[in-house]
Amino acid sequence: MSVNERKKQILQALIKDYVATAEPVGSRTLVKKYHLGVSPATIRNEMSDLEDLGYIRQPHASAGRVPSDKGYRFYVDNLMDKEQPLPKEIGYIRENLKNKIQEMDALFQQSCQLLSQLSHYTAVMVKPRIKKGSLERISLIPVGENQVLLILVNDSGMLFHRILEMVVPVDEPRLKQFEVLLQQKLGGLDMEQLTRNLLEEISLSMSWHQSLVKQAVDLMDYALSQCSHEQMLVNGTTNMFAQPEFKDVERVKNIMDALEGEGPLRKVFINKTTEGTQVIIGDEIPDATVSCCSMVKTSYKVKGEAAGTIGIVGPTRMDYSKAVALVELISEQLSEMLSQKK
Amino acid sequence: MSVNERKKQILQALIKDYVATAEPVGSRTLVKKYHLGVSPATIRNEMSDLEDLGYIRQPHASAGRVPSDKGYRFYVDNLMDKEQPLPKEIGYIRENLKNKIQEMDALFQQSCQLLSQLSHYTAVMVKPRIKKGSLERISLIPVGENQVLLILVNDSGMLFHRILEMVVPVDEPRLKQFEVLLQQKLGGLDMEQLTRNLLEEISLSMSWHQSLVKQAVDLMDYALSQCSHEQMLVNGTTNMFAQPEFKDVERVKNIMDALEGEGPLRKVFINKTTEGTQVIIGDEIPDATVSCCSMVKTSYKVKGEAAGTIGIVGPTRMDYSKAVALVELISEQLSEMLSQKK
DNA sequence: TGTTAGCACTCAGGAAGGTAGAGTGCTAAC
DNA sequence: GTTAGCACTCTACCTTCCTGAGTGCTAACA
Repeated sequence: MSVNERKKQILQALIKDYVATAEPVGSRTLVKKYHLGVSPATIRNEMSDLEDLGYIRQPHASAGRVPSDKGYRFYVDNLMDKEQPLPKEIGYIRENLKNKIQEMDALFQQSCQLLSQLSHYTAVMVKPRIKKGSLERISLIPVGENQVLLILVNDSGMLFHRILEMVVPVDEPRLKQFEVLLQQKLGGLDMEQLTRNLLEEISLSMSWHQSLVKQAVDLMDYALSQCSHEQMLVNGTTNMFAQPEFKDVERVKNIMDALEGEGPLRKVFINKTTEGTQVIIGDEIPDATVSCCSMVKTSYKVKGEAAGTIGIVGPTRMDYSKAVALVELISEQLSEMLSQKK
Repeated sequence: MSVNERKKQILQALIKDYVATAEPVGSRTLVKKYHLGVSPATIRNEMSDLEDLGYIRQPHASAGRVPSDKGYRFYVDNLMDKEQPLPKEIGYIRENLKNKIQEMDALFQQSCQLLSQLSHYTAVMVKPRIKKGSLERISLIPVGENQVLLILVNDSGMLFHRILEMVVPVDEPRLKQFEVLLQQKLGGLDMEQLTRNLLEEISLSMSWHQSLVKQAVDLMDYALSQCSHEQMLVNGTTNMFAQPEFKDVERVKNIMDALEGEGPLRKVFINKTTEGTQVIIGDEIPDATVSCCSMVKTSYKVKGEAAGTIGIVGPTRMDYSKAVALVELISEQLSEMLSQKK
């Protein structure tokens, strides 16, 4: 049984209707709304075939049909009209990102917020990893009595900082001396190469008290391990509640939990994105606790190179066409702004 | 009609039962479970009085009684046994905060997380405002080509930082010069006094190109306005879903919205806390969209002075005794750690 | 061979009615 | 002031019935 043109047309119409109404779609409805030029009976025959093929299913015997995950997949891969101009959105996005260009972090936050606002789904953003690229600058700044602010900057201008607590006060000249030493030895190195061994080697040449050196190395090591963690922003979680499939509190809870901490949804976003935009539908998400849930993600770039990920989480009954268009649009705009800066 | 000892006993028992079961409590249940020494009929008479007084109410004619907001208020003010030792929790908290003492920000995050974990409600934490106290140190660090990292530290070691974007590159010596100048002129001043006027005055003595000076002042001004915004952490929102009164999605949405952005719940936390722990019950929260919702908050201290707020949001049917004990416990532990540091 | 009208069948969801159980308020007796 | 007893009320739950939507099948048609 082949998926002929009419079957495609029917599947497309069915998905369009179901996305809009969230109600199972019957043969009569399809004929009436979408001018298919044949009778409901014919549609029924075709729908029966589509069901055998696994693209749609019946919630119960006397109901209409709803798309299956496989149906959405077919739609996204073969039927979806990719292009959508979104001219109003472009202006709005540019306007709202331009405000924030003074401030890197606000730019990420704003991108994420815009995406959730415009899509009415939940937006997720993985910030660029500092560990990529080489160490351009390392600074140690005394703060208060026992605290030192450590700042690492890589060659794309990404920045990592931590306030570290020293067991005993360290005077400023010494700190400066340490900073210069670190800058000399570490500057220009690939961030991934900054290991404990290297730090210990350097610390040997220090004139400080031994215990202090040891702590400094410990702290640096700790800071370096910290900066390899991805930071993630999530925005618009309450948008979930507007979706009828998430009237069930348990389901929302599962998704929200999966977005927190070490949750599985988080992992999907953090995993290296393959080139281009990815759509992950329903059970394609490798986690049993989240259901009825799809994701659209893409990577944004700094100077042409993938820096981080941005995307949305919504119900499988998602307007994929619009979702993809929006995610790509915001990713492009963000990439442009980020690349302008340098 | 006075609230005699027996009425108090009954109200206390009723609240205890309702908090545990979330079901309206009848007279027979009270007698059976709480050994009140009188018959259900007597309890009924007393309950009728309590209802007239507004402390309890009936959801419908043939149901038991539930506490009203006024009832909870009376309970919190007069009946609640304040003391709870929580020895297990103390150890757990200390252990988990100690890990994070190296890192200010992690300490706040961890406090908030511990509070939501242990209370099973939603925890909220307002970070200390840097604007309190005087400016101890100001640093300008070049980052990438056109970016400058601005760091302000106040005399309690609180830190504020922003990456600022310059329209044209600024060379390091100039930046250093500007930094020294700012440190000289501004160091030791009360943070609240740092106004645009002051900045402009200082900038007059700068040897830079005029437009660059103007931008520097703009950026500083912007940064200063930013650092007067309170930062707030929210943790454990999904704990809401476990409460039967929040089976209604709409209600959870309202609360979560009220905790975001400029939401009214946020405002309650940010408002200056009066001395000690505050319990805000149901309609005492000045916002109509959140219902069935109470808050417990207190301030934590740095060197004896109130620095920020920490607390929880939960249903009015909250275990107030435990909530207050936990909030105070964590606030104390956090205060201790923060004060140790300096 | 593909399409269609007609028809019997199925099932969810809502309305109506009936029952059990929990809990009250009232009254009269202690 | 306290209590037992009783009539009353109301919700929650179950059952039954009905309607409407939608299907699958069959036979006729082009």
